[in-house]
Formats: sequence, C-alpha cells, structure tokens
Amino acid sequence: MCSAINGVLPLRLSCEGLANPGRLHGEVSTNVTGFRAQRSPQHLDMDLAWQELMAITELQEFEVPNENPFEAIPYLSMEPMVSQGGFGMSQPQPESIPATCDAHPAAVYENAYPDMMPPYQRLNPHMDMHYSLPVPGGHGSSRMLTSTQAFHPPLMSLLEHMNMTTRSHGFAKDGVINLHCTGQIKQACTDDLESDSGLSLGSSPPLASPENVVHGVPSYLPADVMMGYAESESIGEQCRMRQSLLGSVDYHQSYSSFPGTSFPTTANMQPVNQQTYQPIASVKQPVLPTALHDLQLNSSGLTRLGSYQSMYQKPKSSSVSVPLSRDERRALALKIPFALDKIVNLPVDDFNELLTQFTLNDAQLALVRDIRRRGKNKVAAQNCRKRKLENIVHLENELGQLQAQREHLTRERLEFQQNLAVIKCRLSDLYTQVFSQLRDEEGHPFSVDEYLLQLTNDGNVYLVPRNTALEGE
DNA sequence: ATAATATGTCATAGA
DNA sequence: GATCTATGACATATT
Repeated sequence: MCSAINGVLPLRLSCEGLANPGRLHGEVSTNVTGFRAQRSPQHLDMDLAWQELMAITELQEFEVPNENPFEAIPYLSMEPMVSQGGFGMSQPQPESIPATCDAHPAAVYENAYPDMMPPYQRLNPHMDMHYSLPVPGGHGSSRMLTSTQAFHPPLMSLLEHMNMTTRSHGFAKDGVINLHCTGQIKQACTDDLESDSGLSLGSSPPLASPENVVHGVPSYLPADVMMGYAESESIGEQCRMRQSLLGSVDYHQSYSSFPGTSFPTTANMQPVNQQTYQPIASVKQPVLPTALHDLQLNSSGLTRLGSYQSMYQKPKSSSVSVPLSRDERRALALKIPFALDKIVNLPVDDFNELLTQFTLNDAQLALVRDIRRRGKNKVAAQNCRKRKLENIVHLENELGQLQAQREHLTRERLEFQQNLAVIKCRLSDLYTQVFSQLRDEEGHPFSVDEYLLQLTNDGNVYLVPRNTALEGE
C-alpha cells in the first residue's frame, strides 16, 4: 500500500466538498490541485463535474480511516455496490469503468442500498421526512403501535353489540323450539340432550352432579324434591312442605345419613336480610318458560311454580319466553333459595354470607358452588374470546399499516436507486473527462481504467495507478 | 348433510 | 389452601 504513495500521480484532489454536505449542485468551491489554475470553459465544466464528484465522495462517507493513510477501509461500505457495479475507486476492479449510463441502476445497486441509506438522507434532505417513518425495531414503531391502539373503543362497542345480538338471537330461537314440547316431556328431552357429555364433573363431588337429580334419584333426596322445578313453591310453602316431609321416613333416614347435613326448616330457610336477598314469596308470578308453563297447566295440584322460577328468570324486554339454562333448572330442581346472578356475581365474602343465610344440604351447596364456578368461568371465557377478537383485529390493523409502510419504503428505495444511478453516471462521465483532460493538456496517456482513487487521512484523494495500488494491498 | 361459527364447560396454570 | 382469572381444548348448538 505504501508503494502506492510513491507512485501517486500529481493529481491531488482536495475534498472541500466534504465539508459541505448536501450541496450537490453548485456552490461548493472545489480545488483540484495539480490542474491548471486558469479557468477555461472546459475547466468550468470540469469544476462543476468535480463538485459533483465531491458530492459523491461525500455521499460515500469518505472518512479518515486510521493511521494507515491509504487504506481503502472507508470504501468498504460501498463494497457490495463496487463489486457489482464496477464503479470502484478503492478496490481493484477487473472491469473497466463504464463511460455511459446504460447500466440499469436498480438491479446494479440493489445490494448496496442498505449501506447507502444514511448518506442518502444527508444528500437529499427532503427525504428525511420519508425515512423518519417508523422503522421496525425503532422508536417509530412503538409510536405507530400507540396510534393503532386508538382503535379499541369503537371495537369494544362493536364487539359488545355483536355479543348482545347473537345472544338475544339464540334465546329467541330457543323460545320457538320450546313451543313444540310440553311439560316434563320437554324437560326430559332437554335434559337428556344436555346429558352433559362434556361435563366431566370429576372435580365435583357426586352429590353435586345435577344429572343425579334429574336422571338418577339420590336416595337422600325426597321424591318431591327430585321432581324438581315441577313443583316449585314459595319459600314459606316450601318450608311447610319440607316440614311435612320431615315425617317421611324414607327421606329423613336417607338424608340423615349425611353427617352435618341439616334439612332446612322454616326458621333457617328465611333470609336474614330480605331486602338484600329478595323475599321469594313476594315475587310476582313471572312469565314462565313454555315448558314450565305447560307443566303448570297440565299438572294437577302443582300450580305454584312462580317463586323459584322468578329468581332464575332471565330479564327480557319482550314477551318472548326465555328458557331456563341448565343450571337454572338444576337450581330450580334443588330449590336453591336465591338467584343465580347472586350466586355468580357476589363477592366471595358476600357469597359465603349468603350461604350462611340458608341451611343448604350438600347437594344444594355443591350445586351452588358449581353454578358459581361455571358462571364465573363462562364470563371469563366470554372475556377471553372478546380479547382474542380484539387482538386479531388489532394485529390485522397493524399488519395493514406495516404493509403500507413497506410499500412506501419500496417506492422510496426505488427513487433513491434511480437518483444514485444518475449520480454514478455523472461520476463516470467525470472520470472520463478528467482523464481526457490529462491526456490533452499534460500529454499523459492516462486511462481511466488504470487508476484508482484513494483517500488519505487528511481527506485528500489521490489517483493511484491500479497496478501500484494492487501491489500496495 | 356438512362446514363454519358461537357458546358453554372443564382442566389447568398462574396470580 | 381457597379463590379468581385466563386460556386451551372439547362438546354441543346454531347458522
């Protein structure tokens, strides 16, 4: 490399242009030491050309490399381009420098693009606005994400609307179906259909399994209880009924076989706080579900269905009857003395307090806890699915933005490559002019193919014979 | 009849 | 340890 210095031509290029970033077209005062001092029209052209050349060198980020004054390290960033384009100034190139601009710029400089981005920003200040766009992994990306989060409120309302729509639709459909079944037949059909193959209930005690209530009659429960919702009564009558049931030998013996279980009495079945827990006897006769209504009409002596059902009745805006859910029917069957929404929604302390208000048997207690668990999990599942949808929508939105950004960057890259190709063509022309002038005015048979530009520590550029430079490498 | 979708439920993990 | 919440997986209902 040092031998290259010895063989350096008397062409010394002062890189003043480097101190004037962005001044590509004109006012850069550039000296070409070793050239003529006079300014012929040709020289003026040459000056202009050199100004452009200096801008090119600035574009390529000529920097003082290290203590080795002629190392080509500053050019390394151009290496991909050099290797393909043949515009090398520091690396030995077997190809000759093209004198014309016939090469397709985009294809030639494709690989050089990433390294060229920062100089391009300075070269064309107008491009700053383009490249200030959020870059993946950069700060701009987070800013973009933040902007997309503004999407959420309308999405939430949309999803709420979707949930309400589908829900009400499903209930209406059930109501229509119920019209075709009557009484216990319908209920038996429904419960058979709901025989809960999906219910492992392995975590629940056997007593808790409501299917035991409907399908298999546990020995500890009275027969009338097992008839379930078919004979729901008010609390008072229920207790009176149960007082009478206490005389039932079968029930009492079987029920007393469960230690710690006390059958509800009139006293302990009454809610302590009737305002809080809504005295059931005071509830008006509700609009019964069709099956229950048929049952009420068809079952002689079983005409008081309203009280329990009223607790489990879903609020509805129209006269369309809403069928009871499975848990509601189970609760009705086991005469759970409070509303399901309380079971599900009360805080745990209030829920436990509510349980203390009543003396529930094991089956009732297990059912109540299952209802609470399932109810909470149902809400959790709904929330989970809603969040999933929101995430999907959010990601789709983000994807759209990223695709738009990518298209924008692609356009910018193409534009940059075109500009760069023009500049490199001008540089090539400039080389040709320089060597042509050297031949004409100094009689030196220089050929553009025979020399390389090399940069010194002080920012000067030297033309070094290619073979000498090769020796120095 | 069948696929797609919605919903409920269970099991499980983590807070 | 009990409770709650989130979530995957599965079953069933609905479209």
